[in-house]
Amino acid sequence: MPLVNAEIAAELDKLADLLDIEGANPFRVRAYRRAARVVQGLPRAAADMLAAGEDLDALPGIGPDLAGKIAILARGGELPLLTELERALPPGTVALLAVPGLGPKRVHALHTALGIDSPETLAAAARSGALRTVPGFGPGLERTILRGLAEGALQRPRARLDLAEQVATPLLAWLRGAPGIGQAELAGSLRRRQETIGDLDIVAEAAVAGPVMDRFVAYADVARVIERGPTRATIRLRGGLQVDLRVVPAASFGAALCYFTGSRAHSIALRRRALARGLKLNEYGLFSGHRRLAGRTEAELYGALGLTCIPPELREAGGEIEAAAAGALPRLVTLADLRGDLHVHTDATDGRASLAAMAAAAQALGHAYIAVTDHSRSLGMAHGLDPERLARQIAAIAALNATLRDFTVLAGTEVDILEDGRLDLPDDILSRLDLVVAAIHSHFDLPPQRQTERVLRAMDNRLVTILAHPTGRMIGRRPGHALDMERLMRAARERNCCLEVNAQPERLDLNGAHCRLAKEIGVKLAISTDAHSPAELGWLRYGVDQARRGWITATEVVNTLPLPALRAALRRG
DNA sequence: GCCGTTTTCGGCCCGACTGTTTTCAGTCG
Repeated sequence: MPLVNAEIAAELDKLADLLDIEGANPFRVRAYRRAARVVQGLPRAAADMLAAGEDLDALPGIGPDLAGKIAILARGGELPLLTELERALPPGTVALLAVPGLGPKRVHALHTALGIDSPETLAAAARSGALRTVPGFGPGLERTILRGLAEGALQRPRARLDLAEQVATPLLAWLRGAPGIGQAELAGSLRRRQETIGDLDIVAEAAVAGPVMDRFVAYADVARVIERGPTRATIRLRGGLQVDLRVVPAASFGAALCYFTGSRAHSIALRRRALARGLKLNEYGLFSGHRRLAGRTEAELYGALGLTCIPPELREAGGEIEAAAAGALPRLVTLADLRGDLHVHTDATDGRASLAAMAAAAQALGHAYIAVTDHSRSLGMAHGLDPERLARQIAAIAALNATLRDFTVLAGTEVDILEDGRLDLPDDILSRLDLVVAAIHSHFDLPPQRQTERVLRAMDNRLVTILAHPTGRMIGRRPGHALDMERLMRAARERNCCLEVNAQPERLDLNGAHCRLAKEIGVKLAISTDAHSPAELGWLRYGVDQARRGWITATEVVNTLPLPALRAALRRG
């Protein structure tokens, strides 16, 4: 079986872990990890790139050796190096790296001294006291390890962005009440708006760190204080999320915020850039010798490195530093650029509010329009509309529009794409709508070619204006359909059909990487909430996040257009 | 293992905190 990018990345990470435990050159280990991140971040399948004759060793951090190994993995082949390493180190040893307090050196020591090769044998050795017989292991580490295992360190899932945000917001508000605190901001992957979050990072500014640290560990939701130094502390909240706080003086706030926002690869690239100019960059600032050149704000820091300030969403070492150096960063789309929402449900199907209530809520948010796109008849569970009920809804929308000022409800549908690619409603009713959103809600497991051709056939219908949640993935619940996204996007561009960036926090579909591919191919996007209630209309910003992560500008998003221009843009045929 | 406005060889980001030490290695981010 050929491997997809995420699987190739996982194999490279495993190689890095095994090499690390074995005691290989740390820079060699880093090269494997870096390559894993690069492959994971590719907008297209490595196998497809190879098939198209592209050279993988042109990618940053990938040379001839790694390009060869990636090619073998992409074909589904076996790596002799991996086989050899796994003979010496059972796969269970890699899992041990996730135990708090254990890194490659200690895992190596435990394997050598006690033959520990799995979480189970580790737990047994810790309980029996055998651990303490290994040099460097004492009662403190024994306690850390047992507690880590008991707290489920080995199976801690990443938190969805919106859920992490719900936890982070009140915590940050609490912290801002600390005496002597200046600025305080969320950093880390949450600030970069990654779709899932491993832990929370907070950076705060204070002349005296103590009172801020005190207030942090006194937060009511703290389950345990994991670490507590003079300027840095780590807590675990009762929900399981880990939170790191770092307190720095005002002159260092920008540098610390930048450093703790990451990504790690971005931070390393910045430090290399500083080194190349004979400067030193750390979380306290940019230094020439002992003289601080910048650090108070991020903009100052980037400026001193010869860069325009890079938005957090782009800080993934995906070409943003080169673009900033050339003054060529895109002007990313913002929430304020959006004038409406093109995928909204009502209680005519599975929504929870009336047509009028959804329209009023959208107008209150400042939108100029929404498209009501209720489900079609084959979605029985959602009480989907047949042509007659849809015709009645079209009339109801016209009647409502007659009562509205400075706001328009567009008549649409989220029509089901049937197994063979036909649409669930006939053209004569679809042609009476302002727009047609098409989506897959069944037969998720067709083979890739059939699934792709199914969607292509649906887009062949000139009445389809937007393809909704194109991959169908649900974060943490199911992967996307097997689809050739590049082929799908090229087809969408040829047909002038838009792809949706579905802003439901559980979907985020397209995600950032796919948005970037869409930009490269030249497909227009629609950022929509798929709201089923008035409150869910507020999800739009999660879609904006993903578009920004994909380098998308306002001109590439149709619902930044005023209504007349939008109508023109959605006209096909 | 990768890479080049010091370099095709010799570098490769850097600091806080913990635990086990008696001056520091390992982990973590």
